[in-house]
Amino acid sequence: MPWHGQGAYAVWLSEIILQQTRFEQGLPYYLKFIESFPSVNDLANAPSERVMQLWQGLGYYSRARNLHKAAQTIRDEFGGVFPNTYEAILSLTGIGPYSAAAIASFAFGLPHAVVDGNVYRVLGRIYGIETAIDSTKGKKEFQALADTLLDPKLPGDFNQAIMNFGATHCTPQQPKCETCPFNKECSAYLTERVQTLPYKEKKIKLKQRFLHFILLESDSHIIVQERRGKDIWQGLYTLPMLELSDDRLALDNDWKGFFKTQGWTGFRGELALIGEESQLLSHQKLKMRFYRAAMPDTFVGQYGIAKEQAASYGYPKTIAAFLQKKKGSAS
DNA sequence: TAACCGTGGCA
DNA sequence: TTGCCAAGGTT
Repeated sequence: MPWHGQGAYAVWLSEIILQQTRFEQGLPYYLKFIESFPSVNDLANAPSERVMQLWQGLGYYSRARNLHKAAQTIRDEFGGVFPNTYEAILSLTGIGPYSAAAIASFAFGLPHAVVDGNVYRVLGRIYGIETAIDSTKGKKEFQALADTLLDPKLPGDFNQAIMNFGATHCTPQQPKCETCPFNKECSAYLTERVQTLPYKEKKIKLKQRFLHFILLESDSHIIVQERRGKDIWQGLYTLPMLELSDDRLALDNDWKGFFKTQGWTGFRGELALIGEESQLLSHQKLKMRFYRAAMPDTFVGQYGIAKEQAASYGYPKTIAAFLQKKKGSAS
């Protein structure tokens, strides 16, 4: 790394730039900054417009503002010398526990263990830790474990090594367990929990959708529609579907508008709610309601297909179950 | 504690 | 193409 052995200022700069940022993406920015501001005082004395301009395109712009502010704090309160204790480093704006430990260990050889996303993953898997990493309890537990494991003689090397291992070997997806030096003792590997560890408390936010299906049928015919486009169930068939943005019943007016979009005219029948189902998909929570109406005679030839033919199509699980149940109750 | 902050690589 | 998510920290 170009900041290796270049002092605390260079290490700090690199850590802030690389927060939540890939090395390849951050590297050009580090080079620009270290060239434009060779010392912390150069950075502190620079106009904020210049700092923001150099940061442009890197994202998370509060990092640049905090960086500039911290440089001025170092100039004004630390005599222009980068602080050399963990607590003092941590007190600077924009520096949290991770960055403070990284700078303390890399620049000053202080025994503070870093805990970043890589460390959570490596330790969580090897030790089989189920505690959620986004909980207060989990953060304490992982920090304590990392502090215990840290080699106090070579804290910088230890920290760099564990992060590197996480980034290149114990990766989030498709980790190289077959060639992993820990695969004889890794709890997650031995118990097939590699995919589920480390565990996060916050569940993926499921998008809630409200889908309404209408069973338009005569004795012999029914209307089904193929799913097209990028949405769920592509290529499968469903009953004609109306989606609403909130949790309420579809009213006559909703269906009227829907029929219009379908180009269906002449419908006069009564609509009745005949069923409700919920289904959980990987990223969607579906609330499905089923309605029924008699198919107008004019629809049969135009839009309907024979029920025998409809039986040969593929349907989403819940739709198929509904149709099966309906068929059973009718006969 | 939870929401928010930006961008680019990748499956 | 869309959504995940990557060397976190602040409010």
